[in-house]
Amino acid sequence: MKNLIPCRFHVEVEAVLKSEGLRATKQRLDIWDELSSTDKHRDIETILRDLKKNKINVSRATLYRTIDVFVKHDLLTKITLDNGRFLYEHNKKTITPKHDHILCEDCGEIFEFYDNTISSIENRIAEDLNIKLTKRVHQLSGKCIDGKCNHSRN
Amino acid sequence: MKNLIPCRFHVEVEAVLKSEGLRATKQRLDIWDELSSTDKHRDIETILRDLKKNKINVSRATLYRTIDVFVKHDLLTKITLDNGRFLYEHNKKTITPKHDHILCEDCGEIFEFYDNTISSIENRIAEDLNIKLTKRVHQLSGKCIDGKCNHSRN
DNA sequence: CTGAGTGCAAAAGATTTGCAGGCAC
DNA sequence: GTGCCTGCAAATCTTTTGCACTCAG
Repeated sequence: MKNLIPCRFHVEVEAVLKSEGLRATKQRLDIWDELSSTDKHRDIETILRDLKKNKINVSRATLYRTIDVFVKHDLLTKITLDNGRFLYEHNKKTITPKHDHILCEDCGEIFEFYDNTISSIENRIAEDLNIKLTKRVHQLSGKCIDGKCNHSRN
Repeated sequence: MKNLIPCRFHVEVEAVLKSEGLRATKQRLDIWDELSSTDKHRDIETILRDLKKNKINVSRATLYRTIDVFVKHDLLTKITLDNGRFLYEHNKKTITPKHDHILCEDCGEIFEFYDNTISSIENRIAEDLNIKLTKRVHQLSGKCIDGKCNHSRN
């Protein structure tokens, strides 16, 4: 019976998909449920593992294709790490709409930051070149000072 | 006879390699010549193509390994694009020592920028988290306003 | 001479794609 | 019913690695 009641994530994403002329398949809804169930930043492999853990079976190909769809329609943000790998995070309203990331290399924790001044400097730089910004990447990473990492509270 | 006279790039990189206890092999010197011959930002494939064009034969494996060495010893900067691919640029003194990039999606031109204010904001953010920055990525890209791109002067 | 470095080919990863079948609408 | 979407397996693309050979020091 439970399965007949669309959860609120389903309703949300269904609306977006439909408005884009895309089909609200079981796989897309399931994947969205998984993606939006946490604010963690995950790679494809981890998302697939988490899906399996919750007994949701989608093929790797479908996951790649679905994630592309979500990114394209702005339901998901793709984060490029400096090793060339990608992480994804959902764009639900609980999340700061626009932010950058700073990674602690000691504990792996990813923090989010946003700074208005940086944005306006970026805009000025782009404007000087007659460019209208469409994409931006801004990520920091580093190690804890004194080697003492108190980020994850274990 | 020409080959017996080391060019100035050779001398430069030889010194660095030796000081790091690494061997100054023909391949490394040749690759460095190619890398330092232009201020363009190139990917591995392009560098390999350019090497072949100049009749320098090194294996793809050696190119990857050599580039790693140069990056590790700060002769080369590795730039991560938001599609996860990498570009490389040499760190000769003709180049602004530390800078970020903004890409014009219309003409493919990559411009460099540096802003002190951004740096200090980054440092403040890191400090607040007890983090000492070791890596940073900051890249912008966009399209020309009005669709009129005058960057490359063709 | 000796082992760091190279070339080759095979392996490893990550992502994409062709195609036959399934299901959303 | 129609064709968009999925699953599978194969293909692709980039990068790494094992090993025998080479050459810089």
